Amino acid sequence: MTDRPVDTLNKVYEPAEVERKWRALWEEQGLGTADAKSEKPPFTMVIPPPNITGALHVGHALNTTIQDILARYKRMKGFSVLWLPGIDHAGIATQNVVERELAKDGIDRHKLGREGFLDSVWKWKERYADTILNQQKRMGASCDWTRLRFTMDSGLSKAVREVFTTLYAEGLIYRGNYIVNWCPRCHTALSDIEVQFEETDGKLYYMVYPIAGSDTSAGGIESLTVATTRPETLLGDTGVAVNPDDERYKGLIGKKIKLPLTGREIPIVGDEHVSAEFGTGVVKITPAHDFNDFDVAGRHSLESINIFDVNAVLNENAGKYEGLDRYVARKKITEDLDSLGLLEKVEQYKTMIGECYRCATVVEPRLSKQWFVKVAPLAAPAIEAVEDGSVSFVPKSWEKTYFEWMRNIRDWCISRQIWWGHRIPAWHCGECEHITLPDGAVDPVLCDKCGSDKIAQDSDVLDTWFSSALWPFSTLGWPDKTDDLAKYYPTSVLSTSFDIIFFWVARMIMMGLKFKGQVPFKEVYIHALVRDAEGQKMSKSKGNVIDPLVMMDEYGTDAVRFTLAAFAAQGRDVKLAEERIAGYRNFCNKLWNLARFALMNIDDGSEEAGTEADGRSLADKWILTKLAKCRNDVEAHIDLYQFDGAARALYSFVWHELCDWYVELIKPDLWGDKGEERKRKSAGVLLVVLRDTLKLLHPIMPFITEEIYANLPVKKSGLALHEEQFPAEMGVWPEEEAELDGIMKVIGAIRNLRTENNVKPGASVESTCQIDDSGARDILGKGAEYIKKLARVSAFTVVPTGECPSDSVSTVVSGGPEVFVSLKGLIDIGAEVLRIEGEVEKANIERAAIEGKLSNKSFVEKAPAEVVAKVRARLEAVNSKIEKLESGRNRIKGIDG
RNA sequence: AGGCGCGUAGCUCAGUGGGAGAGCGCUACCCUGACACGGUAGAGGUCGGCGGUUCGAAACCGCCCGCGCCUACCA
Repeated sequence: MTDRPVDTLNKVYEPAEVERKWRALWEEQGLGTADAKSEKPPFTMVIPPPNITGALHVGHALNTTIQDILARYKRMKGFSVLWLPGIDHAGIATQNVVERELAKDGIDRHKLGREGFLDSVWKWKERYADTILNQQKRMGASCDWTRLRFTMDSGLSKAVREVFTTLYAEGLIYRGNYIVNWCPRCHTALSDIEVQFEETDGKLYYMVYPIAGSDTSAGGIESLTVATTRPETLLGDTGVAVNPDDERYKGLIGKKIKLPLTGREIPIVGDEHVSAEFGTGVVKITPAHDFNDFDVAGRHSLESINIFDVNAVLNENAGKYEGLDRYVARKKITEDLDSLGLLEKVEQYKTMIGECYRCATVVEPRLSKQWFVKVAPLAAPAIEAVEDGSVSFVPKSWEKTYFEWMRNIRDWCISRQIWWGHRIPAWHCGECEHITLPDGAVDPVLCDKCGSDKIAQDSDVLDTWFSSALWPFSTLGWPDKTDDLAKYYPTSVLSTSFDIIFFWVARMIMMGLKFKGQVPFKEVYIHALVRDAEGQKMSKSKGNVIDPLVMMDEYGTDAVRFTLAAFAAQGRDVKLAEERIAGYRNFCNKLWNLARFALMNIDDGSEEAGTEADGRSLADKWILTKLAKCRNDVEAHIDLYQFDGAARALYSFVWHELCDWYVELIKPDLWGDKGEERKRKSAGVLLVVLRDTLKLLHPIMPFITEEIYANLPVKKSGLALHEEQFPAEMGVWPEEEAELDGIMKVIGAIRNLRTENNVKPGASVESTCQIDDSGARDILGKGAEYIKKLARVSAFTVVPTGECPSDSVSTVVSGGPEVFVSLKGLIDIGAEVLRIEGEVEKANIERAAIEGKLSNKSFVEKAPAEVVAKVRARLEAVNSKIEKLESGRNRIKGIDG
């Protein structure tokens, strides 16, 4: 026998060193490296690229775990797996971070200039972008790190330019003067979905707008009262609107308002958009600073007056209010109106206020020249792809959310007034204003139209999500025709969080269909929601925000991964409890000690002994059956993305079947009590079961399983466990399984009688089972050794129902034997009578329920015959149980008296 | 305002038409030759409420209550 590492395995599993070792080995062995020339069928995932500013939070940890489970599982299932990692340049977020860094040294980006600032950002990126990648590696992520991509890579930038120029040529990208969401702090436009709405306590101001001209011409009405939440925008009003059917104001349409504080005259128009029921039924129209008003103005050819500068400070169009911040102006203007007697009243009002999703500054709707993608023509096929099942969401309910958004989609504002990002590949002519686009990689130098060389590239950059939308194919080399693209596109599944279905998932589907003619992924797995560590969603007041890195230090990565998998039930929030991580740390330790135990009892011949079909014991067949079931459970659950189910199946198999029962059952075998052959066989089955269990566990807990597997004397097909195949379906022995399940119930019954009667754990007792069914007696006979060992029984007999053994306490296994334990004068009669009566009470409750069912004629008639038969059998069992319990009680009372 | 989801043991959560489950915590006893990050045996729930469908509902349907999230241009 060769040296076994038994003695070197610690009593307690210590993850830190093991994890370090295997991370290095995986890297060395190129575990994640995909081979586009492989004959195996492809399985592809692209990682949702985290921001370069990011640090691993629980959400990342969950998604990394899920994807790594899939990657490892599919590799073991014989797929050529590509799991492509990467990071996202995160335009606004990164620019903000670097600006803040520079500000610490008193540097403003404008001082550095565009080039200089971008240099700083790139330096920052080189320094910090690895942070989150290393954290993902720390989790054991088996990505193909040789294919790491960054959204600002030259290849991906090429893809961006290709897509932009194509869409522009087709008229699907256009530039125009429209109202957009503007962040006065980031100084850039935002798309609609980059604005988050918060319910805020605001006020509704009722302002009096005098009508221009004589009283009579206005039919006696001298003024209109408008209700607004934003009085300061009065300065930009260019009209007042009423509902054309509103009898009160109908006659005023076409008249003019003399706008207070400005003296400007603005028209009264009729527009369906105005509801007669709300407020006063009169709406002020500020086309440059309100989305609705912009639309109304379009319908009535009202002019637009922009009253804010980029900081949302009033500009020269605001007259004497110029230079005031919007909120200061609000106060001042209401005061001024009040002093003129034109502020009718102010009401408390709850309103939804839009905030920048990057910095939470209240956004300012603002008229400006921006680039847009015309989305509707791209959305139509993307909707269809989900309708016809080319792409399916898991859980399916998210498809509804997707449709809802896609069917009401508005054009996508893609230009950002920042510096960090893909600069818009469009050149403006200083002479004729024509826009020239590049042909290929070379920047244009002359205007397409007038030939002028006075052309300059647009100063804006593209929305970060524009490049993210191309991620599934740009990362594979598109627009070039590459082997990777041929082999691995479309990808198999995208695992992500619901909150970026609009930002990302929908746009990838649109772009994938448009430029590859194929969906970018066949399935979208929307994982359970983990509340953000930074907080607005997770309850930081409770202090239950958990840092996965700290947890990995404390409990080991496998424990964290297993916990996340076990929590990953579909369609529910994840609230991580640290105690549960500790619980799964214990599970790792249990597995570790199971391995130690096995290693103490096996030798080089064990694997062969465990594989031989002959001479297996009842316990062997039982555990092999449970293993086969566990294997099927794991497979079925992972295939359906039910990681919690897979984790549960493994946990209960390893702990409650393998450790609690099988190991205990075979100990006498391993001690040699039943001869060498029996010892050899049991050790063999133990090894084989452990070996396969490690394979089943590996996708979820890669580190500990590799470590144990490396120590097992089994035939290996490669360098390590991750190269093994996922176990194939296995044979089962349902009869033996049921037999041992029955024997285990008897063991439980004896143990219960012992405990309840305060028998010392070390003491042996005598026990008898009575049952009339001879088949059942045979089975119990076969289990005698097990019963003796696990219930500490010295003499065990099985007989037909008959006279009760003297000085015994008893209980009944439902549908099974009456179990007696002899106590020889040690019975605490009072306590035992109470215990039995408790059991009888429970049984009576059950009997009442069953009898209720059977006395219901409809049940007997309408329920399936097998259900009725089953219930009848249960009644019989419970009746006999009660009868036996009662006679047991009487007998004990008899001992007393 | 619509949409979605949740409400099951003290806590965190599975279960989804025919005998209420797991982990942690709790109680009692045990350092039994893999493991005290352990073992054995227990206690603990009218499955949010009310109606309906059904022979039968924790599960399916409706309404209500409570909580959460997403979407929305009523100023």
